Amino acid sequence: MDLDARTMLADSGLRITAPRVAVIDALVEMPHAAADAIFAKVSETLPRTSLQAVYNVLGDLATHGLARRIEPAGSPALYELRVGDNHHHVVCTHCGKVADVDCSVGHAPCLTPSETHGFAIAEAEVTYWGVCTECREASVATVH
Amino acid sequence: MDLDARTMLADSGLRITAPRVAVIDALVEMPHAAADAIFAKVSETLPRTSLQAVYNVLGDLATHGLARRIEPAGSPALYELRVGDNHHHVVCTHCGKVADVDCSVGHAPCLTPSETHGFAIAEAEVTYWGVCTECREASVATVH
DNA sequence: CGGTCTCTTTTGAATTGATCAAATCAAATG
DNA sequence: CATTTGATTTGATCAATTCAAAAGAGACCG
Repeated sequence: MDLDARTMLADSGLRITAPRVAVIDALVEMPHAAADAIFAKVSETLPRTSLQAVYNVLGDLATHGLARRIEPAGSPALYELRVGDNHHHVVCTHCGKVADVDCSVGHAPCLTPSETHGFAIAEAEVTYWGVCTECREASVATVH
Repeated sequence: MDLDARTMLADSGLRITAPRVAVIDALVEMPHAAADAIFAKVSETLPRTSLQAVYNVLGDLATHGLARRIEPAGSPALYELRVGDNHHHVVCTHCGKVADVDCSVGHAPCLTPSETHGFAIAEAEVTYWGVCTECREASVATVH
């Protein structure tokens, strides 16, 4: 996958516009960002961009398979450019930070449920919940 | 776990009130329900109950470990009474219906990520996405 | 190179899901 | 039965997101 915004857009038949390029660039810097964080980042370089445009762009990117939208419980939707490889996420229960977790191929069978209740399963989404290094160190420092 | 509302509440040191009993009873009938669905059901038997009370009760139940809150992407929060066993869920991408999926114990290791990025993992949450029987049959009927 | 068409962005409002806060009310204890 | 503490109601507020119409700008064509 190419990370050049213009190439990505062109390859998907999307018009190359300043807001779209800026949103993609923001996602390169912030790999798991919510719409308002992206809006803030985009506003730095493109102050006339509306929040609405950011929502539009993110929706378009997701629709065209250029971005993936994840919605961890208790968090606004997050977007990432890493698509097409069924990877998962670790979310910090303290600060909400998200990191990628590769799908261990050898273990794929584990993600097939035993009893499917008649559902035709298309994919399994795994979210790991834990505490990130920074938050763990911070809480240790507080306790002692 | 006892499914008698009064016993559940008493065992958790919560006051036994009509709204609480009604919400628990609604959850027994609708094992994966959103706040407004529960509100509708509760309203049938206890019309003077406010939506706010339903939110309060659900929050209390969750806080005291009597209910579990799940938030599938694209869905409002759902509540279930089945707690304490780390089970997962299948969600229908068409109608949103949710069913339980037992955590296959023998496969537990699969849910340990290879690279944790320094996170102290506390739990893994798995959501299966697929199409339920009814929706699959409905779409087949439409196509032909 | 400029016109045209279509898509994109802006602007502004509306919606949904959920939470906050104060006043009223009711369950449990003695 | 009175008291106290906790629950519910009422009404406002918020955050995240979407909808819709008008204005604007890419991209292709002649």
